[in-house]
Amino acid sequence: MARIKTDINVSRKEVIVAKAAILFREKGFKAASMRDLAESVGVEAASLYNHIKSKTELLHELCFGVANRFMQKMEEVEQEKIPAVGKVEKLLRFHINEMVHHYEEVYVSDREWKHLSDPYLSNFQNQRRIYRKRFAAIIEAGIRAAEIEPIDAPTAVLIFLHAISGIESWHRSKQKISAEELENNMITILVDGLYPRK
Amino acid sequence: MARIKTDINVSRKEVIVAKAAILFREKGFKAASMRDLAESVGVEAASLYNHIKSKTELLHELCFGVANRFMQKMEEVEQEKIPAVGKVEKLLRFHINEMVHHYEEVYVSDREWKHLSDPYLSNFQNQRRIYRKRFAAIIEAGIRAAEIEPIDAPTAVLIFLHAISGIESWHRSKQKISAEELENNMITILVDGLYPRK
DNA sequence: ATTTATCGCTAACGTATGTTAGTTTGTTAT
DNA sequence: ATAACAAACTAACATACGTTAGCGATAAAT
Repeated sequence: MARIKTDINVSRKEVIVAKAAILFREKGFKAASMRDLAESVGVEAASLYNHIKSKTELLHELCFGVANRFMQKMEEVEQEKIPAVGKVEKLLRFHINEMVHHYEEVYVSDREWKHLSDPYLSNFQNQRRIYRKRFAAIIEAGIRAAEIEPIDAPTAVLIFLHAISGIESWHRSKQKISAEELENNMITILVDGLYPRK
Repeated sequence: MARIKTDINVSRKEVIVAKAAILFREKGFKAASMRDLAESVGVEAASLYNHIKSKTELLHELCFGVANRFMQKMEEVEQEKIPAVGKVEKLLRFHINEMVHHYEEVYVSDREWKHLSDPYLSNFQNQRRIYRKRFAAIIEAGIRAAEIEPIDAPTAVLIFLHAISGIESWHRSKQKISAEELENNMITILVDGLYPRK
């Protein structure tokens, strides 16, 4: 009988969640079936329910896993005593790294959260809104301190976050530049526009 | 008996496609059912098939409608005799305007094209790849002419296109700045990073 | 007014999906 | 060796979906 292989300290549920991330990214949450997932795990569909409560639970797990990591980083960066541009750069580098190294989860969390259902949905949307507000606050502080060109902070945040989600295309592209090159290029393009001109 | 209302010069099919765009954006292609669509059109699900061949045809219609508009604009801009930065700015403004004024279609085309099936899928992916190549070529020409800071052009394109798709968040946000403000803010942030420093 | 084509309706089919129930197999602890 | 538990299996259910067939109603053309 086929058993889900687990390394030590990795629960079977975690294996399933990880495979779900890959599948949800490939096909989208709705289009990915539990039978697909079962196959990719190497087991029958019904067997999955020995480890998880529902398909939606997998999405919760993924979305809030990612959201929590980002919130924690925000907390950390806010408390550093460095100029605003430095904080922005740290956050951006974190985003880029997450997108490069935890591609599947971050991507799914970003594009499929709509399929969460209340109360998780509202909860997630809230966290997202708050995160962006705090990001914008950092930029606004930088503007007040004349470290940053006067721009509309919410618009800047929106640009940054979505620009980074473009790393999806990088993952798919054939002739990839290296991850470090990518990171530095992105930082150059995004951050250099922030400094005051002249 | 309920009839689909049409203004003059607007076919019933076009009405359906337009409603489909709204629905596909809200729920995603897979999650939006033909019965949902029928309701939003004010008719029974089966009746839709007097005007369309399949659900997927609606997606074709939307994706290639958008893709063609972008390709045409690219053609137009390429042939202008202006500096590269000007071309980039024109393309970006076009993108922004499309995203602001034809939100639903552009959004759906951008996020749901994965659900196209061959040969449409490959076709669409090709067009997309080519579009980006040509965009990158404009930037590279600008770099060679020393009009643009030396950056990785494909990365820049990727950032631009995804940054603009962030207008989605603007549409959803409560306290919107005006469309013109948004456009100018985005151009400032994105284009000003392009000019050579010092 | 009568014909013709267009459009919408009801009913239904076949398939795919998430999930449950009940059972069997394999692993772990006594 | 055996009891107890975990994890897999088979079978099935209820539902939702895209789509087709066939018929009635409405509008357009003669």
